[in-house]
Amino acid sequence: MCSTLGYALLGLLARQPRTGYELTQLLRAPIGYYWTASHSQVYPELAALEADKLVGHRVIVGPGPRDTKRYRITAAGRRALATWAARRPDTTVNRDELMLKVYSLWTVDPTRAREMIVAQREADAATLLHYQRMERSMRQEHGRAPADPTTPEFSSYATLRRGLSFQTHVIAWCDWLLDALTTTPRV
Amino acid sequence: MCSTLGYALLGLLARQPRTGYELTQLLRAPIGYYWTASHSQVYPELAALEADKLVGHRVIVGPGPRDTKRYRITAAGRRALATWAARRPDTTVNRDELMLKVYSLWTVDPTRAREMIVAQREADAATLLHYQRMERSMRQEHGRAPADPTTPEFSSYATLRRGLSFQTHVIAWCDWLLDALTTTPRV
DNA sequence: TAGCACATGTAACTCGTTACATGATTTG
DNA sequence: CAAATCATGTAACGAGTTACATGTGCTA
Repeated sequence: MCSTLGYALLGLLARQPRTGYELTQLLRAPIGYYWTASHSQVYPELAALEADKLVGHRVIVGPGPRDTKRYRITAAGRRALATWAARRPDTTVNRDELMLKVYSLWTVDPTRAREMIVAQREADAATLLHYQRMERSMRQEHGRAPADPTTPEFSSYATLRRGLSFQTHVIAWCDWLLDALTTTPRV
Repeated sequence: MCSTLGYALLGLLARQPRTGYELTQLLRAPIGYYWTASHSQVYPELAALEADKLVGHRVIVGPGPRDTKRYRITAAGRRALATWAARRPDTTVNRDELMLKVYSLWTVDPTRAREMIVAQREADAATLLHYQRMERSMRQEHGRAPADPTTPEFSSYATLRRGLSFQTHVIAWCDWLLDALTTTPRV
């Protein structure tokens, strides 16, 4: 019915009405952890969603320099979102540039390869720390982990759990690789 | 110096000379697990690599219906590849449609949501099984796991380990989510 | 007074996919 | 003899990024 970006925007608008500017920011974080878009893509997509009657907008003559459009999801938009969310994505195309580099890492001097992987591990550790802080603040707000799967909080928590698991395993893999690069059998 | 696809092709050609057709097939598997391209992208990219003197080709007048071009990496190509492989990718853009769907899974009836995640889990389990078979056959060929990081076999093994770890954790996350969707507090 | 946050839009370009186009050899 | 495999290329289109364009109000 609409593009993936369209569903990303509907997913945000299902939680609360937003302006194009706000949506653009949310597409950096937290949505940006698994889907990104720049504002030059957001504004045309909102127009397309509106043409399909999946969202509507009201002009807010706020204090800003220009009029702001506050978008709101329609009943049809909500139905389209739920239908899309309930259908498993067809085999995702994995694009992992790091793996592509590792596939050719044998052409690199092991010492330099180690440096690269160490830097990668550090970046992943920083991301993990960030996710852990997010989890702590989420638990503090709620007292415990969100458990009702019909609330937006539960969905957010589920994606966060995935991020935590992902970063943890990537770091473990980096450690294995670093070990293999260090205890190399070259004499 | 060239596009990511260019480095993917150089990575394959660094292991052995190939025709455009063969490269296209390898971009489905095993490279396709983390980078894909169709033949309509491969042939122009090979021409671009040749214009940059990173690869060269010889025409093989084989038994086929038309002449085959066998591409071979040049010394400059090998240097470009090693330089690229040793540099950590700048923060990868993660596009994970499943996570985008989970972010809006709260709008879906938990029973249907469960069905979706069960199907996803099954697909991931099948992929894991496939990776496990690949690992077994790799160990059989070598007697043990490849340990010399200056061999293509080691690089291949490292990416395989990543795939195994990734699938294992994704399945565990699916199980956690399925449990949360089942023991829902709605009375 | 310089720069940033707010706020929206268009244009040019790259990357990637699907469809169009051709045609011989092998296999069921 | 029909279909798959081998083998290479172009065209049209969609998705996504960077750069271009405009302009106010607040803060350091």
